[in-house]
Amino acid sequence: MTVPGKNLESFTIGRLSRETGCKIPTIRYYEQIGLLPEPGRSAGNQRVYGPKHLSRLAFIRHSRKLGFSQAEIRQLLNLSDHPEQPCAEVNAIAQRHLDEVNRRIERLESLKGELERMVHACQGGKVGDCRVIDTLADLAHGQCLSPRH
Amino acid sequence: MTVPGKNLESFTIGRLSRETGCKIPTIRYYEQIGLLPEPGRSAGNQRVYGPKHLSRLAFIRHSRKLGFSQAEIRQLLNLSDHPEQPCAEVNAIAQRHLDEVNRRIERLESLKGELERMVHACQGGKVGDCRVIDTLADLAHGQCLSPRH
DNA sequence: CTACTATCTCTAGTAGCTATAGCTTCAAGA
DNA sequence: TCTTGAAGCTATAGCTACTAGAGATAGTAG
Repeated sequence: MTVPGKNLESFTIGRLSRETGCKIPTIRYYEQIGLLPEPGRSAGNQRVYGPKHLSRLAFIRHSRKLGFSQAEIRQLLNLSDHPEQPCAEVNAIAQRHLDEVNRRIERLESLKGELERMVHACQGGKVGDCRVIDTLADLAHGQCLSPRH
Repeated sequence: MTVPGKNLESFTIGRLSRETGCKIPTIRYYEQIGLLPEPGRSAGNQRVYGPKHLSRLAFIRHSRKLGFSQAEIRQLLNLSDHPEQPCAEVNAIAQRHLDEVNRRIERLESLKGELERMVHACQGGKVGDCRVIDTLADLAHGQCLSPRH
């Protein structure tokens, strides 16, 4: 039997923050946008969390660290709430994300190339002769990539 | 002699947009944040641009495509306005940016690794057994990288 | 009971734009 | 000259994913 009226595993937002490494305002923000369910409240109106909140927040944080967007995380959370369904969709989201990461890497590699050419071309004289400034000023040089990195 | 009262090379925001590939609201936005100087106005209050605006906007666009931030671009524009000064600072900005790009590539590569492991571990059953969901739910698995990509 | 810390709500700010509403101006054709 | 349609104007709000601050209240240790 557990102590009546008191949840064995319940804690404040501060402890949730410490355990997940997620800042307090961010936790409240996740609640606000509906990623985290609203927790119970103490008599004095303070949030009271349980283990389910902890694991859900952990899921969210890990997903964010892997670069999934809020929208993707919403889908993934939805799917993880329905363990009976086939996981093809989960995999599709992850695969799409992986593809996107690969595209970003490609873009950054080509960016890196252009930046290196630019930096190496500069001989360290006056700004007036600087190849970096020259290259940047060159509109026609614009077969470089889209602004998304 | 040029025609008095009429600039030989002056054009509207629409043409500036077409020539630089920069959208009209973006041009106005650059003006608002002080990256582009305020142009003259026609009798009917429409913006009138000249070649200097064109080259400055080209500079900005190219820099953005290379991933420089507004703050960096501001510095670069400042420097390019003073061609007598040594270009060490220009080079330093570019080099710092290149370093940052390299760091981003590293982070993305390691992200890619984790995503690939995750995707490959999934055998395509039910969500309940899905390794992708499992991996995401695992907080302790959190030696992965910072949320910045 | 008094400090002190933790938490509360609400608002506004960040970067780098993009979109919308409702208006005015300009250029070309009839 | 009139009309029509495209292009331009301002102002405001929205996007992502948070972060920071003000000012008030709650909880806790001594």
